[in-house]
Parts: sequence; structure tokens; C-alpha cells
Amino acid sequence: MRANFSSAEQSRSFTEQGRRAQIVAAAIEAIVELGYPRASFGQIAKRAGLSSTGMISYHFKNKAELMRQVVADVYRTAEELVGARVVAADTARGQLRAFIEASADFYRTHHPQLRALTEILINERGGDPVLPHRHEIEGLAELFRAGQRAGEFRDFDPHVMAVTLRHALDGVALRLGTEADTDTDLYARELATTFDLATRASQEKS
Amino acid sequence: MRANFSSAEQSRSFTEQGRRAQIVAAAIEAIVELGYPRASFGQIAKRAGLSSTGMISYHFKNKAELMRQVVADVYRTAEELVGARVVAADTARGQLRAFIEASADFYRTHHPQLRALTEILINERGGDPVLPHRHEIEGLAELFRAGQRAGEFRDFDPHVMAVTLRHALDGVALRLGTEADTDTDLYARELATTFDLATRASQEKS
Amino acid sequence: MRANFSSAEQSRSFTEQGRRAQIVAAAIEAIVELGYPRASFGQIAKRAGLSSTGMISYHFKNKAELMRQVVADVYRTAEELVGARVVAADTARGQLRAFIEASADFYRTHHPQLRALTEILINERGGDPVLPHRHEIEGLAELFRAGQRAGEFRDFDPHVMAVTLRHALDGVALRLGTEADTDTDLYARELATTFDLATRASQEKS
Amino acid sequence: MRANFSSAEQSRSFTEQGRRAQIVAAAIEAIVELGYPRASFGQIAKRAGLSSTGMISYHFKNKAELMRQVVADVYRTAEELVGARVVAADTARGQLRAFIEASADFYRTHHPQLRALTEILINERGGDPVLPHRHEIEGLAELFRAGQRAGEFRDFDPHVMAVTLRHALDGVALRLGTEADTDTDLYARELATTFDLATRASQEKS
DNA sequence: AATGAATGAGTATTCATTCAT
DNA sequence: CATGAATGAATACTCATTCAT
Repeated sequence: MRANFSSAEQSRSFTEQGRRAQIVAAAIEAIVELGYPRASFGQIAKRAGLSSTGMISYHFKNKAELMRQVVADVYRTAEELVGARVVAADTARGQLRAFIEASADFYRTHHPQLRALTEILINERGGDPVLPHRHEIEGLAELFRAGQRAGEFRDFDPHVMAVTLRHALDGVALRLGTEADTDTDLYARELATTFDLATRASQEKS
Repeated sequence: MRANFSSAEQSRSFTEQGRRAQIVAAAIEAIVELGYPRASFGQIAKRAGLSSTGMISYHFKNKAELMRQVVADVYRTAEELVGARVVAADTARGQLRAFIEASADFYRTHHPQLRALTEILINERGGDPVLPHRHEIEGLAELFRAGQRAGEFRDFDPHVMAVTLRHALDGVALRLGTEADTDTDLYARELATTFDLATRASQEKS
Repeated sequence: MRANFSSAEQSRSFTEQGRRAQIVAAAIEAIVELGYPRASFGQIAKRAGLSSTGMISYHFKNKAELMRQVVADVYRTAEELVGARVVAADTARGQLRAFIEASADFYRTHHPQLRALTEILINERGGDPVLPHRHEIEGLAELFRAGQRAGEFRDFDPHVMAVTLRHALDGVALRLGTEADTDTDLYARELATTFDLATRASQEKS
Repeated sequence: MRANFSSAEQSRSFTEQGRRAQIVAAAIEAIVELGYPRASFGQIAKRAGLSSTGMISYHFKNKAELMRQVVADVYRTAEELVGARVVAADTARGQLRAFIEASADFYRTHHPQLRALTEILINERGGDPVLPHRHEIEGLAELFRAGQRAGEFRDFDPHVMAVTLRHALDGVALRLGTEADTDTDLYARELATTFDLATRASQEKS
């Protein structure tokens, strides 16, 4: 009954995992609609179809723990979707382009999740949740370093470039929230070209 | 009346303007120290040397109005400092570099203001405050368009590039808040090179 | 059925009686560690090795009923241990001394029970639970009256003296909770002398 | 306007001191009527004539701080009333008797305060509030030591006797709460005799 | 007999805002 | 201008109790 919970995660059956996922989804909804500071347990419970905020506390020790779960879930999903496409590419340039395009796709298909993630990371400070972001930037920096070693990329600071790309992508996510008509494909193409030009070794063919 | 504002800001003569500026400064302090959701009137009053929150309500109709004032003040200062250095350059490429370097300088010298601005813009939604950000992006896009018309820049989407640059710079500001040892000069140099490479008209065929 | 109760208390055979005793013991632990107001069903269940508070409600109609059971259990145990030593003495003076010494021994060997009892009696009011305390004081008063009839004790108010002794002993119990190094033997000796002097018929004219 | 606040303390004028005293009084009422665990801010506010619990938090940082204030107030009053009568006596025996009688009087005239004090001290553990009690016991022990040095008292452990007396008196206070018809004068006389007999040097005349 | 989920009332505390002085 | 008191709603979180399984 609880063996196949990973597929039941989206269902309405009230298993522990199901309820937790339901509450996480409601938290994302609430943050996107109201903004982090107004995403109270009351609002989250309402969106989760719960009759009282007590149930949230029953499933999550803390508000902080709930938020940590939101962050972890979004990161996990993003890494699964983006990572698969990055490793499928064989050159560093190809991986960079794949990363940017897969990220943009992820923003388009999961933009509430992304918006919620951004708000939480900005507002929940001093705790652990920022760490994953740092972890992700390190992964990007490593990609850049590998490309530099392979002679595909010019000589730039990999960490700074990783931060730049990461936040440029975050910017797209934020646009998606406020400008409904944002064309993600355009952004993806432009960003891919922009960072290709900015990173490639000068003698490379485009 | 507004010419000697910066010197009156620190004085003890509590003109209407002075009090407002004092409260705005205290709000920035509070947001930076506590984060937007915990920057209450109580905390702001304490930092402004006021013994009651009533005075804040007396000078600002709303909390939203206070936040709007913070945003407006930071934008005005930034535009003054950055704008002066941008117009001093004669080519579009030079202006782009000047913009990036001046922005980085501004972040270094005004990074609490920047941090507060970012937090407010993320959290305070649905109202006017986002408009200035949009206005600034339009200015950047115009700079890009002018450079393209002059043949200095390659053919890219000016709006997307403006958003990308804007958020890449925001990323630096966010780093400054969480990583104390961030080297703004390094970021400035790297970003200038990055966006120069990403925007300039191709010198070699590609 | 109740003869081998103390050994069944630790066993894993969860007879009705065993479960109830287990919960009562956990309640005592919780009260001692957290104080009465924080000794919630959750804390009690955790200490009883139960995974849900529902089981407590299953075995006890009320929180009040559980507390009443705690009080009753402690009283029964105390009366058994102390009573045995009191009746073994043949004079009233001897019985008084035996009572004090046995009580002090009981506090030393059962001081969590005593602490829990005290906290419950103070906080749980308006119900029956205070009655046993009154009953015990009546027993003490009777001891004093018998001693007075026998000419062993001077003429004092037996009820007041019973209350005085009862609470003086309670004081020792409270000390044991807060001052870890309390010397029960010293207290026992001093109290025995004190109340012997305070109660015995005068040997010299006064 | 605020100069004579000590007389205005009981008045209905809304000075800071007056409001605090009013809330302290309401807290005592609530504890006596409902017991410590049910003496919530809501109940206290109701008894203080306040329309919301927010006002209590406005005047007291914490519930703990409010309770600490209750304890401090009751101790201060008791020390004033009892201390005056103790120092008026010239022998240690006289001081002991004066202490017991003054304490009993205080319990009679201030028994809600005493009841509240006892409940707080039992339930609020681990904090500072217990310290005054310890301080008071030290004072009693000092009285006993002085009497022993003067040859008025026999050789007993002054600390144990102080604890015994202190808790015997507490017992009277507790009786007053549950047995409405308790005769404080009887208790005072009996306790005075009891502890006189228990402490006096054997050759002393009574 | 036992579990875990659910409920709904209750907890202290914080908040922006108002108002009399 | 400024204060401090007051309001009332909102906050996260805990609780005893119930109930389906």
C-alpha cells in the first residue's frame, strides 16, 4: 500500500507522502499568489484543502522545515530534468547550451516552483537553504573549468561566470512571474548565444 | 531646497524632509539586518531613534508608501551616480563598460541600499514599485539599440540582453550580502569582458 | 491478579493493567522532566513508547482521569510503604518518628512520584484529587490524638500539627527536586527531633 | 503628573505603572481562580479590563516576565510587612514568633497573592524566580544562627529548620486556598508554639 | 489493541495603524 | 511634532480528543 508511493505522490490518497506533497504544492501556490511574507499557514492550509493549520504542523515540524522541503523538492526536480540533458551533450560548449536551454524549459514548465524557490532563498536567510544554491553554482563552475581545460572556453573566472549565468537565469524566472507574455524560447536562444560568445575560446567556430 | 539634502540628512534638525530620510535610512538598515519580512515598524523606529512607531505612520501613510520611498530614493541615487559615468563615455561599448563598472562601484559603496531594494522589489508586488525597475531596463535596452544602430553591437534582442545584464548585476549585489569577501572589482572586470564579448559586433567571421 | 504487578510493569505483555501502569509511569516522568503544564499527551506518549496519543485517550477517558490515576497510584504505594513501618512502632512517639523517617525514605526512593504528585495536586483543582491528601492528614491527626490520649503528646491542635508536618515533609520533597545534593537522612533526623520536641509532653515544668 | 505615581498605582489612570500593576493584579486573580496552567493572557486581559491580549505583551516582554513581576511584587510586599514586625522584636525567640505571626497575618490578608506565588514557583522552573525563595530561606537560617550564637536556640541544622518552617507556612497558605474556614490565628498560635518548642534551648523558660 | 490522520479550539506573541494627549 | 497607549487582526504552533482503518 505504501510501496509505490512515488507514483501516488500526486494523487489524492492521504498517505503521509501524499499529504506532505500536497502541502508543499499548496505552499508554492500561496507564495506565488501572495508573496512569501503573506504565505501564511492559514493560506497554505486553505489551498491544500485542509480545515486547519494544525495539520501542517502535524506533517512539518516548522514553517522553516516546510520551506526547506519546498526548496529541496524544486531542486531535485530541476536537477533531474536539467541534469539529464546536460550529460547528454558531449562538449563543454554543448553542455553549456544544453544547461541554458534545459533551464529555460524548466522555468517555462515549472515557473511557479521557480518563483517560490527564489522568494524563499531571498527571504529565508542564515539557515541551510542557501547551501543548495551554492552547490549548484559550484557545479556550473566545474563545467566551466572542464571546458577551459579542454580548450573550449577562454580564460575567465569560472566562479564569477557561474554566478553571472545563474543570476541571469534567475532573472528570466522573475520575468516570467511579472510579465505573462515572456517568450522563454527567445530568452533561451539569446542567453545561449550570449554566454557562448562570452565564454568560447577566441579561435573557436560558432 | 533639495541641493544640500545630503548634509542635512545626518543633522539633528528634524525638518519634514530630514525625518523622512532618517526613517528611510532606518528602513534600509532594518531590511538588511533582519530581512524584509521581519523589518517591522518597531524595528525601523528603533533604528531611527524614534520611541514610537506612530511617528512612522505620521510621516508615511502606509508601510507600502515607506517602501516605495525607499525604492525611489535608491533608484534616484543610483541613476545619478551611474548615469553620470555612462554619459561621460562616447561610444556605446564604452557606455556599456562604464555602466557595468559604475554599477559595481555603486554596489560596493551602497550595498545595503541595493540589498534592501532587491528584497522590496521581490516581496512588494502588485503595486507601482516594480515600474522603476522596468524603466531602468528600458534605458539599458535603449543603450543597446543605439549601439546596434551605430554598428558597435551585434544583432541581439536588446530587451533580453538588458534583462540578462540587469539580473547578472543583481546577482552580484546578492552575493555581496551573503559572501562577505566578494571581490567587486573582479566581478566588474569579468562582467565587463563577458558582456563586451557577448554584445560587440564580430571582428572575425563566425 | 495484582500481586505480581511490579514485575509485570516492565514486561512486554500489554495487558490492560500493564498498559495503564506504563502510561502512568510515563506521565510521572513527563511531569518531572517538563513540569505539569508542559506534560502533554504527546510527551507522555513518547515516554511510554507509544507512537500516538490516541492510545492514551483509549485507556483513560480524560487527561484528568489519567492524573487522578497517577495520584491514586502514588498514594497507594506511599501508604503501603509508610504505613507498614508506622504500625510496627508501639508508642505514639515511636510512630511519629517512624512516620517521618519512612516518609523521608519514601521521598528518597520515590522522589519522581512525589514531585509529580505535588505538581498535580497544586495544578489540578476543583476535582476529587485533593481528597486523598485530606484523608492522609486525617490519619496523621488521628495519630496525634491517640498520642495525646495516651499522655505521650502535649496539648496541641492535632489537625494543625498534622498539616504542619505534612507540608514540612512536602517541603523536603520539593527540595529534592531542585537541590540535587539534599541530604534526606539529615532532614529525616532533624525533622524527627523537631517534631518530637514540638509534640511530646513536657518533661520539665515550663 | 508622574511624580506621585506610587499613590496612583491603584487608580484607574493609565500611567505605565498603573497599567502594569493592574495587569499583575489580574494575573493573580486569574491564577487563583483558574490555576496557573489555565491563567492565559486571554483570561488575564479579561480580568484587567483589556480588550486584547496585545496590551499585555505591550507592557511585559514575556509571559515569564509578567510572572516574574508577580513574584517580585508579592515578595516585596511580604518582606515589607513581615520584616517590619521581625526587626521590632529584640530576642531571637521573639523574632521567630514575630515572623510566624506576621507571616500568618500576611497570608490572611494577602492570600490570593500567596496562592499565586506558590503556583508560579512550582510551575515556572529552571528560571530565576526561585532565587528569591532561596534568599528568604537564607534569611530565616541566619535568624536561627543568631539565636544559636546568643544561646537562645538549641543546636539544630539552621538550614533544615528554615526549610521546614518555610514549607510549614506555605502549607498554611495552601490550606487557605482550599479550606475557606481555615482559622489563621489558630495556625499562627500553634505554629509559634511548635517552633518555639522545637528550637529553644532546653533550659529556657517558655 | 493500536495507529495515524484529522479537528478545532487555544496558546503567546507581533503587527500596522489609530488616537488622545 | 512627538509620545505612548490602545486596538484588533494575524502569526506559527500546541493541544486534547475523535475516528476510520
